[in-house]
Amino acid sequence: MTARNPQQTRERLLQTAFQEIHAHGFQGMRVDEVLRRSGLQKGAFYHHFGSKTELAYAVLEEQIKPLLKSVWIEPLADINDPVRDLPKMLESLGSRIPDSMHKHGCPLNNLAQEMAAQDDGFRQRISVIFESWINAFAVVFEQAKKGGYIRNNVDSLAVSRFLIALLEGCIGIFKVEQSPKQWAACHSEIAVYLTTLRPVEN
Amino acid sequence: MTARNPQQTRERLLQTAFQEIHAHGFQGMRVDEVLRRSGLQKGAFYHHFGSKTELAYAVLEEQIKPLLKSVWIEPLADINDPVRDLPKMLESLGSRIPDSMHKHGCPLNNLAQEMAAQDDGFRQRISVIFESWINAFAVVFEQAKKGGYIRNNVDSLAVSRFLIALLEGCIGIFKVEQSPKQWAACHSEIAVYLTTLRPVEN
DNA sequence: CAAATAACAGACCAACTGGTTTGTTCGTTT
DNA sequence: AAACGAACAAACCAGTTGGTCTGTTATTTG
Repeated sequence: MTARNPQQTRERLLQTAFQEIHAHGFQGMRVDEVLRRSGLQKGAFYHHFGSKTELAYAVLEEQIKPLLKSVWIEPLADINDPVRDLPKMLESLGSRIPDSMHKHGCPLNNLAQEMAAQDDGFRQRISVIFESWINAFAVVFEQAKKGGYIRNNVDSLAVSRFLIALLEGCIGIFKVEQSPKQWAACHSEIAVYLTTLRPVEN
Repeated sequence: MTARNPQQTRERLLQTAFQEIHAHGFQGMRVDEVLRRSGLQKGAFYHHFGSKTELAYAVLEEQIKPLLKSVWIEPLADINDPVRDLPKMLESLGSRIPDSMHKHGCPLNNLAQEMAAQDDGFRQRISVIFESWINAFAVVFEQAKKGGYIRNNVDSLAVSRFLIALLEGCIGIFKVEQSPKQWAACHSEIAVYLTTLRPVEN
């Protein structure tokens, strides 16, 4: 343990903090517990981060943001016809979600609901991340318009925002009902909603 | 202040605690702050409630549950054709929602997201309340089937659960974006979704 | 290679927090 | 009217928590 590796130490703190925040919320997360699990001391923590709050900001930027990107945004690149492909993506996504997500829900939305009204630093950072998510969806719908898969008068941004609200809402309910099988019922309703985007037949 | 009124004292504690929990979450709510705002002392608090947690349980049962009933469940009684009337109800609801709700979101869902995974006492109580909400919606849809307003093969419970998830999801996003005008865009998408319940034309 | 600095370890602390204890007063019962 | 329990007031407490301070060691720089 005598060998130093500041990048690894920092990353270790971030990862552990991410798990603790996900499990207990920001207010419920304890710095001492992160330290205990990381096998580090206060000195290491406050060398790398100015405060508990700044650690959480870093978790948001360096853990949650990249996770969202790899899990939700990058898979969108494969989608041509969202009405057909989005439900498929949701299904394959649901099958390989780790237990911690089923139990504690979406790390981003958890933090959003807990801290948005408490601390504007959280709110702004979270808002930006949500915006990028919404935009990623909107791009898919704009492409789908060109492909003739959906109506040209669809408000891509509004539909994207609505879809994300809907996803977060479903994930939130699961946390209370604790039955992961509900996911199937939920994304089949999402599929139904998506069909309303189709061009009118003639 | 010499006149005693235990019922009023208890109610006072409950109301203040409700506001504080709504504003800061359960973990962020401070017993001392509730006492300060209530103009009461520790003795009064721990005479009426066994612990901070039991106070929150009481808030759930005696404040949040009745509020949900009057705001969301009772208005459902006036609905015959949900595809037409639910969006109207949402609109009129949106216009008379107090600022605290716009800022802090749904008290029930906040508590659900924060505490469901932390404390099974919370989770169970919240689950029961959600169930009653879902059932109230389902009754509306079952009635609508008889009236021929929606398809007979609609899964009332699944649609109800989905609708509530969707509402909570929308409210959650507002908290981050802090623009109450988004509500209009949101419930117009809800209206769109509801049209999929209509019987097929022939 | 020496000096400066980054990267920690670990003891320490003040403020806070939920909860307890003791005592007092009001209201009701007998 | 005496007794008794409910309804508080208020001081007190022990454990927790985020954060600081001092010291030590590894690493880089001149």
